[in-house]
Amino acid sequence: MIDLEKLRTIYKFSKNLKLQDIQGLLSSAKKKTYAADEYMIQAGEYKRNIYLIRKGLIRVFQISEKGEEITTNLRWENQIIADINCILFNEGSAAYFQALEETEVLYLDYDLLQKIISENPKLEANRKYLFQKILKRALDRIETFVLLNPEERYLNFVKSNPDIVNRVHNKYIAHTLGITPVSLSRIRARIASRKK
Amino acid sequence: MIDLEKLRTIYKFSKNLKLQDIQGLLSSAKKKTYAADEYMIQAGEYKRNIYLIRKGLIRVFQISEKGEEITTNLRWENQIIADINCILFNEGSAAYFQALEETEVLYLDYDLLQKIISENPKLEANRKYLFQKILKRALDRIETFVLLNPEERYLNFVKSNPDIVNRVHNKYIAHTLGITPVSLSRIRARIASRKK
DNA sequence: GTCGGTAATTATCTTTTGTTAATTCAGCCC
DNA sequence: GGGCTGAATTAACAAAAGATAATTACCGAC
Repeated sequence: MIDLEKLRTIYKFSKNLKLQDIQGLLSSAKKKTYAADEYMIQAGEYKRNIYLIRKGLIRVFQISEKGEEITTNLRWENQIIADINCILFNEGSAAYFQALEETEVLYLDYDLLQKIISENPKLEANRKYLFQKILKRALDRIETFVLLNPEERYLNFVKSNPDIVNRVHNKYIAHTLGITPVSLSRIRARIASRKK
Repeated sequence: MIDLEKLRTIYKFSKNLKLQDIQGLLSSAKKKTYAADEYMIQAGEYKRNIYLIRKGLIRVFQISEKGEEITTNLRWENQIIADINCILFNEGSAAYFQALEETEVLYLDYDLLQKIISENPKLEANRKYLFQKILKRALDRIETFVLLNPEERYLNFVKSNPDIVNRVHNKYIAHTLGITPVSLSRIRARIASRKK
């Protein structure tokens, strides 16, 4: 029997695919749920999975030289998350991946995924499409660092992700913007005082 | 007769390819040379080419709201350069691509390239490989903005690209690091004074 | 509802950056 | 070589950010 939840999730992440195309994915994808605060991947681990987030929110962080947790990324529902270091370069994870809320994912081993994709050209087109989206997002993020100052980056973040701002602690958002939580707090105060 | 220059260049950008694999590329790739200060792409233009830089250096910049040229990228020999906006999203270029030195490139129309690749699985593997390298570089650059302060970013840049530092104006480097030229000058002075 | 722990804000101070302008430096053309 | 042009440095000041600590706000457990 077909797992409808899996089917729906895979459809969400695909484009122009028919049921017959995703049979292979459907049978190989596994479901998993992380409790709040639970770790998906720990630094040093070797998890070559691609995760499709169905629900919830993951933060990616590294430990700085001073022993501080620096959040580098936040990902949530309808986004893909994976440890690029591990998948593309066979290295242990450089970061921790932690669920901040109860988080449901569908995941696939990368190598198995590659094998399934290689057997179906329509999946190949889809892989390309997803890869392009990922690259585009990365390039856009680089531009925010080059072209915008901290306040503008925050406003840009709020505008692009209005639903996320109230879902995660500001200190996590601050670090992804390349600033300290204290500084973000001041920026917010500045913006608020300007509005009235 | 085979153009040996083209052949060498394509080999440099490939991995595990044999002569027979790159015949298609060889016949479609075009050579072009830009004089110093000449533009490869102007904002608004629509150039769907992939450029392989054989020699020289290109800077990518945008015009800020204040009318200032902000350099977002520098690329040089043995690197690929392309206008992602245009290629992946059919939009006009958001940036200017300017040669800072006499620059020789090999270029291919993206759609033609796709067609050639689709006819040879070994090229497909190569495309994947290049795409991964491009993504990796983008992700690494994001990390420098999140994890490093301006001074550390500059030191990291010098360490990673020692040969480039003396080849382009500091003001261009400064902007790619997300800081002003004046600030970079101070950072350099600080580093120098610390050394003695 | 109280307690305890953590996040967020605020305060204070230091350091750094942005901005603007003046000065020095370097390359290039004639 | 002298002069021109733009880059780099330096200066001076204002604004912002980092660091640290104190205070306040919030939330979950009991």
